[in-house]
Amino acid sequence: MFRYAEVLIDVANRRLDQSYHYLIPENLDLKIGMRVLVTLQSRKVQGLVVNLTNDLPEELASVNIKPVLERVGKDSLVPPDLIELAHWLAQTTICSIAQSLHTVWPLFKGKVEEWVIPLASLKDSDVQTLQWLDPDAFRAISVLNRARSKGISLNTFIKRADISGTTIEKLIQQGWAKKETRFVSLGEGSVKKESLGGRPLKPKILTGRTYELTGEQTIVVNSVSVALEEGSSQTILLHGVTGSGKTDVYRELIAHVLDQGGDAILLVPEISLTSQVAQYFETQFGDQVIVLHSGLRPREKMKAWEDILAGHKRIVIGARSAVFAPLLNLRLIILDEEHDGAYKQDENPKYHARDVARKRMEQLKGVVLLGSATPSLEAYAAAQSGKIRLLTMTKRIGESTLPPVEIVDMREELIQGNRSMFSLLLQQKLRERIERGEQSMLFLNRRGYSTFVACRECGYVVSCPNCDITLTYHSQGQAMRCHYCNHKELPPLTCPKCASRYIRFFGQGTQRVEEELQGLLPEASILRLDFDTTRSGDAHRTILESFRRQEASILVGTQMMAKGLDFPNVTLVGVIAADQTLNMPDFRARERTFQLLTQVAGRAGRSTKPGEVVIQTYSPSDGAIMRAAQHDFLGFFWEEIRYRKERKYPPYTHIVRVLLLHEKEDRVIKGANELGACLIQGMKDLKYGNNEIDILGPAPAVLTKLKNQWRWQISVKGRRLDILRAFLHQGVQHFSKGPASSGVVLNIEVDPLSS
DNA sequence: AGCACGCCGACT
DNA sequence: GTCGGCGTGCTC
Repeated sequence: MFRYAEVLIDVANRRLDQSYHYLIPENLDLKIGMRVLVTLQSRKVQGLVVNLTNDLPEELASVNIKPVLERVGKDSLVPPDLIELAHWLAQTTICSIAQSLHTVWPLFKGKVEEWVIPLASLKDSDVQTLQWLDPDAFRAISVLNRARSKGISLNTFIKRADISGTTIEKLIQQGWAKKETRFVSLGEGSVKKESLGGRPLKPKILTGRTYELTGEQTIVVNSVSVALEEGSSQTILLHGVTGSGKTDVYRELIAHVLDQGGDAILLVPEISLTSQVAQYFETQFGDQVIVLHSGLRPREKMKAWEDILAGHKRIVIGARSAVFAPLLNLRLIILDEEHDGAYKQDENPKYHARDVARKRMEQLKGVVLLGSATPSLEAYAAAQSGKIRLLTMTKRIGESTLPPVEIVDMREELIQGNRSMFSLLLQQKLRERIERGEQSMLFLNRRGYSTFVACRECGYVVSCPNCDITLTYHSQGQAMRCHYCNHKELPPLTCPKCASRYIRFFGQGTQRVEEELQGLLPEASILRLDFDTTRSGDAHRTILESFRRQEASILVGTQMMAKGLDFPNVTLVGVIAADQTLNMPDFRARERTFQLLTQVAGRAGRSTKPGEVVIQTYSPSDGAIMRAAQHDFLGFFWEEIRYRKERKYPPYTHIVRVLLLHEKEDRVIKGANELGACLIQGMKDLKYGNNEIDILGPAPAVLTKLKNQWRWQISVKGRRLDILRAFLHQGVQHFSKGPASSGVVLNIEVDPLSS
């Protein structure tokens, strides 16, 4: 029996990120990993027991140590490796331990609530005799009486009886009821104890079909299998061209892991991809497969977690957050489309699923397999330098080959007098497909109808009142919308600035592509796949299924169309404007363009019919576009990596970005300048002076104003992440003590994907 | 984060 | 005279 419990506090503040000591009451048998309710100053908060001791550290000798109040939640214990993972996550992403715990262990959930408990129990007939009370008190007592001895939460009480807080105080004074603070645990106690830690399932692999692997696939499967059997932690990059059969490799490896008594996670970049992937794997492995992602309802998520903890599920398929799945004997984590930016969470903790996967497999001595046709520069450079292993698959399965790609120079089209958004070549090829009864996909990385609405007379551009961004016109609803805060307004009839009537819509979005295409090819049936058409429930799936059934000949869409789709009858893929991603103000713009073009092109000619790709661009000689057209990943990699090295960008350096936020522009600017000064001072203090740290900024963020907050940023760049973190930490501390910091919110991100 | 303590303005 | 504004400081 231990005297003290060390507890992590569920308060999202990094200044409270330490364990606090509490006395263990005699009747409480605490274990590491349990959730408890403790007192923090005058309030009650949730905590997690992370250690048990008999002695106090010296510095706490004069502190009044309070007792643990009670245990909360009857769910299973948080295993030590996941507690360690939570610490690691908080440290590497610079977030509070509380936020990190909620991410790593979603069952760590609940809130402190005020409850009202009736003291007198009355029969309904007794209540009727109280009609003479004032109406509020009468309603209150009726409701309270119905709640019986278990009581009612203060908020529900107020709502249900339609009373005010003072009425409740009166009731309490008169001895009708008492107040109590309770901790309400969400997802309480439905994991059956006896099933915990059990292994009821024998590995079951549905056989019935045997698969023939290609030579390349066999080599990959064998190499990874050997790595799995070695029992040492490893990361392997699988570079396989689109259509080379990576899914078959995943299936074989998962079967292998299951055979050895292990469990596996397969991650895909987006929630919308999980169901079709899961469907396939369910045909192979039956009900041992479970889908896990942030889009599940809380109930479903809890159930999924409980099934996994009980050992009923052995294969988790999901998006980013599924990397935390608490499989009992996790041996393999696969990240499909490893390069995809969706693997990075854009809210706290801003983790990258790839990093979490590597950390987990380091802890559990398992294998991380990164699969992609266009690996991230980070991953491929790591493979080149021998830090991780590289396996390649260069051939498409079966008869199909990579489609020939034609680049169309849109400047030439304009000179030829073609002012439409479709080049003559693309128009002609689209017509051919329709005649032959084949399908086409058209890709444009911007939704909406037009990108901006402007006055031709004075150049005024309509922008969002809350964000520093132009509004996009949507033909549905005929309104302009902000793609960041969803602000909506009608386009002006006359210019608000010069009153001219020459308001015009410029730029192009998927809606406009759809509309103009319909004008050009009246006989074609067109489907559109973007955020706007897939917003409601099942729309994403229904659109894709309809296209698969060949109910439409052309599918127009944004990048959600680029991922993992396999339509045998698609023989033409058109990219309307490759420049759109290329010209983003970001050092990763070229990498993203290459990846996107390759992925999009990979949608063509995936079965027996040969495919073709047309890329329209105003920069036809750009390396990223040309290499993508030639299916030349290596050429692109060596070109791009040289540029990154010269300019000291990742993967040669790490970047930590500080975003400063405030309602008032001058306050942010002042803050940003002050933080900049603190950092420069830190450099001069020489402790970090010789470590090649660059300070970038202060500068307005790419979106200077978002949701009514002004945003400035400072980034620091350097080879060693630990030194960068320490350097920044010191600078921020210094800054926080000064007056310019008050009210300014800091948002720190390690290795941001966009700068 | 959230809550107590503390020190100065406009009210019964 | 007091009620209450939110700056500052602490949490086992």
